Amino acid sequence: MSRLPRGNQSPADAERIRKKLGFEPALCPVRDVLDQLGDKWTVLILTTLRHEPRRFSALQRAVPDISKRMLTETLRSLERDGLVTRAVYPTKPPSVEYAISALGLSMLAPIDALVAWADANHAAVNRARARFDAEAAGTPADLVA
Amino acid sequence: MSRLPRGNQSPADAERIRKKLGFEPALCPVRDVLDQLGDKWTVLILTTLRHEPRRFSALQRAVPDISKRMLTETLRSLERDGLVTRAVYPTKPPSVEYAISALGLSMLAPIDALVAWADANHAAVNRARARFDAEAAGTPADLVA
DNA sequence: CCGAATCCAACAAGATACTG
DNA sequence: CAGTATCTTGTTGGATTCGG
Repeated sequence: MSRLPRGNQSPADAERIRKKLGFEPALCPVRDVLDQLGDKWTVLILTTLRHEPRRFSALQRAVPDISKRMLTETLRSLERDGLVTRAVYPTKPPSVEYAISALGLSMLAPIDALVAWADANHAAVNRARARFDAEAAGTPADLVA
Repeated sequence: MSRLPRGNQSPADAERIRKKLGFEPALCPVRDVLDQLGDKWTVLILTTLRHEPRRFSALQRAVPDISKRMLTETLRSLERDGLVTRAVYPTKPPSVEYAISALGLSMLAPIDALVAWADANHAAVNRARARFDAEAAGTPADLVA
């Protein structure tokens, strides 16, 4: 994602804030990993690799709606971060196997918690959305319940 | 985010997959909440509201580098999903107070787990990245260690 | 003080076609 | 099989300006 945004503050403000926090907010390592999760495919790939390694095309079949381009890109990013390992077997038609690393496996624990929350609460979220949208549309407060 | 991507499969493939899974993959509710976390500011706002409600400008001061536009937009989205509540006090200069809801609070638990993981492992991720980048640049395998 | 509205640059990501 | 390369689009989000 974007690097070094400054919001709508003056450079002087930014300087003061940097002094106070001890680091540039935009470079926060926590934001960094959170960004990865927003990458739309990382979680899906990681969970797919949880139990067994997979070849490139096996992954593509497993994920349904990913394009070859995004699959390659996501895998590269995961490999770069040490969450996934890549092994090339120079067989006749060459095959490449991707596997989750120990680090990736450890990341799956908190991810699972999040997925569990999503699974348990998406109905509540959808209800809240329906209420909000109805009110915005003009429905005073009834007809929704 | 985008709705209804189809990857690089034929419509027939998509149809077959939909039948097999029982739902359109792109509409998966879990993907939906994961997308929210990728929104770059949602987690930050949510954690800022964890202990006490805040006014709009207090939030802007608390987050450092968010723009007014993104703060408004993120808060609207969180309110819509029922994670945050919005209360308007029609005082002389009107003040608006944002507070985290019970649902939002419950979501903070898995988020905390993820943040803890990030905090504990970002050093390892950075090492992996350095190794990967060095190898890609041409450094055979040494000089990194 | 709390936004809404508009404009615009940067980027993410899909479609398509080609390679070893 | 496992990618690359190129093109194009939609979305994100900062800057700026205006309003109640």
